[in-house]
Amino acid sequence: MTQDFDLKKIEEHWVNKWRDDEVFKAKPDKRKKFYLTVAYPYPSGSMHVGHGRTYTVPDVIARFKRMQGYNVLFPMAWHVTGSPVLGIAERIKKKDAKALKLYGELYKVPQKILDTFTKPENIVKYFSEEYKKNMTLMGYSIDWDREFLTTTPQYSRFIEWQYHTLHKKDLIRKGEHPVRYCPRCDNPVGDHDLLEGENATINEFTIIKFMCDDIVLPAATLRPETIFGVTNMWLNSDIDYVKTKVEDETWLLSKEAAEKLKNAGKRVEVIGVIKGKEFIGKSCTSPFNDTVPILPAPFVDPDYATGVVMSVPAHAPYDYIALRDMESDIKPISIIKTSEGGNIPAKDIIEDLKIINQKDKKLEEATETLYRIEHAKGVMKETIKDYGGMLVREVKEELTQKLIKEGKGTIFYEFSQKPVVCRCGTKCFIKLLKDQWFLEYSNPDWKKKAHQSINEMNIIPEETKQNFSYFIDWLKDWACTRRVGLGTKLPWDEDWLIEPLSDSTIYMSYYTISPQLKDINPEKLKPGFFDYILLGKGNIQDVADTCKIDPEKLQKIQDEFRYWYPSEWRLSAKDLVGNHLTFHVFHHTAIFPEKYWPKGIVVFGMGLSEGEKMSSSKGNIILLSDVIERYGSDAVRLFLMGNAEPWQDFDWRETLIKNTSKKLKQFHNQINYAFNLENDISLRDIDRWMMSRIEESIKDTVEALDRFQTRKALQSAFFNLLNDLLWYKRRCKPNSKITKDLADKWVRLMAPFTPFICEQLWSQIPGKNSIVSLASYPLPDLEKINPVTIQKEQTLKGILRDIQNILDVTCVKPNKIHLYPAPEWKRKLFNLLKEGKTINDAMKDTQIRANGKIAANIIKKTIKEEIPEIVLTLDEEYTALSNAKEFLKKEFKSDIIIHKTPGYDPENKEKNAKPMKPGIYIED
RNA sequence: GCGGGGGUACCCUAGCUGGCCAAAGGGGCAGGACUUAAGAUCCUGUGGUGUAGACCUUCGAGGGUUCGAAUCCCUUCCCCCGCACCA
Repeated sequence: MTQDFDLKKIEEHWVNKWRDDEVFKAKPDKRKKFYLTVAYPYPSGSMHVGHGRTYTVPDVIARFKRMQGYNVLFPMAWHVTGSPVLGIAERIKKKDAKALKLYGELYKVPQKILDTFTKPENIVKYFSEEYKKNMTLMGYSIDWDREFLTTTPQYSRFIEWQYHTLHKKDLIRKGEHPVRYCPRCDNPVGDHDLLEGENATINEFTIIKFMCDDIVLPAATLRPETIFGVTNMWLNSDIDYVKTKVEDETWLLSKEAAEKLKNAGKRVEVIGVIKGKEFIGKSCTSPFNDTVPILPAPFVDPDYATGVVMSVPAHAPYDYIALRDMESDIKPISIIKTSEGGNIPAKDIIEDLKIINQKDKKLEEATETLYRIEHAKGVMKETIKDYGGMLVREVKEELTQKLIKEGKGTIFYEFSQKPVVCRCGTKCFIKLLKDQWFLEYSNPDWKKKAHQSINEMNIIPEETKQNFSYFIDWLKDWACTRRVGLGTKLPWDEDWLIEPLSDSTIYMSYYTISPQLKDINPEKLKPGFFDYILLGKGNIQDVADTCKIDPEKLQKIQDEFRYWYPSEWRLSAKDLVGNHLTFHVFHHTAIFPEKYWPKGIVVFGMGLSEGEKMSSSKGNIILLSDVIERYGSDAVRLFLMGNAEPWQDFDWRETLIKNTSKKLKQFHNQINYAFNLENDISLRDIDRWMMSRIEESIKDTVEALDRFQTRKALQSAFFNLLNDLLWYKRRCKPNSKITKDLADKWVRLMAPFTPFICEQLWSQIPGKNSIVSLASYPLPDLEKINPVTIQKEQTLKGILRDIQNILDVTCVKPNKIHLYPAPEWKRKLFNLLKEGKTINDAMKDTQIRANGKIAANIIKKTIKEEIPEIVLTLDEEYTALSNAKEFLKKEFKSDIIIHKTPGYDPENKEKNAKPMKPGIYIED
């Protein structure tokens, strides 16, 4: 056994060894299988410690299960479909300073390679290699034979098959859909493509058509139900409006609005300019035949919705105060009641907030609050025709539908915040994409199956189940195609690409067959192939004929799928619960029979750095490659697994990780010590205690790992055992039989967490010729857990604390320490109390009755729950103390006198004694 | 707003099917042992008081249930995450 501790060399050696011996290759065999997958990375940047955690957790579990004798499949692939890299390439091409800084400095891409990043393919290629390198360095036990890119032709065939299947089941339909759109890039833009306005959402306004002679005044509102309380119309008298032909009608619109309507896909033609002024004093008629005057309103923003606003002073604070400021005699018409009371809600809230005039900033708050209350709790007043008594929420929905149906209204999309600016610097607008394909997640039958799947599934942490349930109900139809990006073409409509979240729903099944497909010409992978392999449909010979694939090979592929599927666990970060993971459930229920539905999901927390969220904009990203270099993979793994449970957010702290390195070295030293020790001590109580603790730790570790509790597992597998060993060494001259047993088990116990150092240590234990990654994981030997021994040791620790406490308070230097273990009757009393016996019951015992007064006192002070499981007998406690006499002597540098029967006791300390808490008298 | 998760000592966190909880573990800090010294390692302490192993006050705030609450109930304040067509 060598003492060297060259982590770099050790890690390099074992990475090579594992690879050369093909240790992690997963092939079907007679063993029970265990399949876990984790979301494949989108390699558009360098791997940071957050990713490190995400992929270390499944590796620890994979290693644990493998050592338990399971045939483990842990695969990895690269998600390269989508559009973000296109944007990145574009920015690099334009020498965008931010992008260059991010990739050059933060992600440390060498300049030479950075220069090639003008092509998106080069970006994903570089970073997927980067990821793979780091994953290998981290010691992940991945079967790399199954690796693929989502642009791999065979994979595309698989996606096509999936979409064919869904299409056939009528779960995909055509529709239209509003998106943020950049006119210059000619593309929809996502959050990360934005320079400004990331938080802007798309609001759905209802346009209500008021008629003024033959011109439509399209009033845009978020609250169509207030149409019944409209008292007047607002037009900005200071601006020019445009007379516009919209489809077959003539509308009055602000210039901006006309443009937006055109973008939204309406046929729009401007035919003239009209000043707002010209309409002032006229009146117009609502779809419900109410005629109201048109009033001037300089506050109407032409760039907000249509520039035409209906006024509902009873429910809109802006309208109320505008009318008041102009001293109009128009009376508000209240149409909604809430429990809050008040007749004119807008007036009430204005008075509550002490709003003085239209300029007041608090108006916004007032509007929002009132909107919220009325939307949540409002009911239409009984006097309203057709809608009286209905909830505002419902009326809104129904009324809009009705107006649209009757041609008296339409929908208008507007950003909730402005401006919204694309990374290229261009102002975005909302475009209505037509002919878009949707996955019909709104389908009630589909939702039902998804719910069923979730209900039957193991989900960690358990609370997330509710989350899933919520998302399943909340999910509407999902636009599953894009015009641009990398990806698979929609097979029946090749102008569209399948969107990246939609092509990643059942790919876990692809891993099971991926290596087999590598040498098959993708042309041959017709839908019938996947039907046969994954669904067992069709006749093998027919499939072999149409696809021109050897039937034997087909059978082998199908067997392999059937061996591995379904996955025991799917792991992913919590921000994907609402989309990816839920899609994953949806698609499995649609495509596969129930026996192939996923069996479990684990949801991860996020990564922080020194207490702050890691983000490229903050620049506080900790690269995995950097910390591997600095501390070594084992230390990084140990830290990531021990800092928090997987579903909690973890915090990367430099001071803590430094300490982890120390701990690792300590582990190394202790193991060395433990199995190099040689002596011939026969088994003592203290050895049995150490043995018990080893087995307890194993038990706790296995239980925790079965629940993905890596932190808890490490608590027992590492910290508890370490502390116990230290205590053992302090307490006695360790028994080498025990320490060797400990070393042997401890190394295996820790192997899933810190595989490199464990391999190294394992290889140095005489007689171990296999590698620890394939050794058996310790099973707890419950027989060896001896509760009495544990209780004895706990008693001793208690005494140690008590003596220390007394010494601290009294500041005496002990010369003699007397210990008085409690007499047998007190133990009897404890046992009776533990059984729930009353005072009367206890007093039936003659011994106890003889000490009635003290006994009653003890009964009063002692609560059943405080009594430990095991109450030592006087003999047991006396032996324990006697055995520890030399130890106590050494600890306190004092004589120790143990009184089994009453003897020298000048301060009558004996009476204080309780079972496992002897009386103590200290002489100086 | 809706949905989910949280607020525990100097810091991070465990506990939260009520009583062995002044509250595990880790970090930091302080003291001690070892050492020529430093480092490493080990031990002790780390809410307050106390010349005897105790007592008092604490688990965001307020109230309640109970013989007893960090744990259960109500109210309230604060923090984090998601709310979409994007990975």
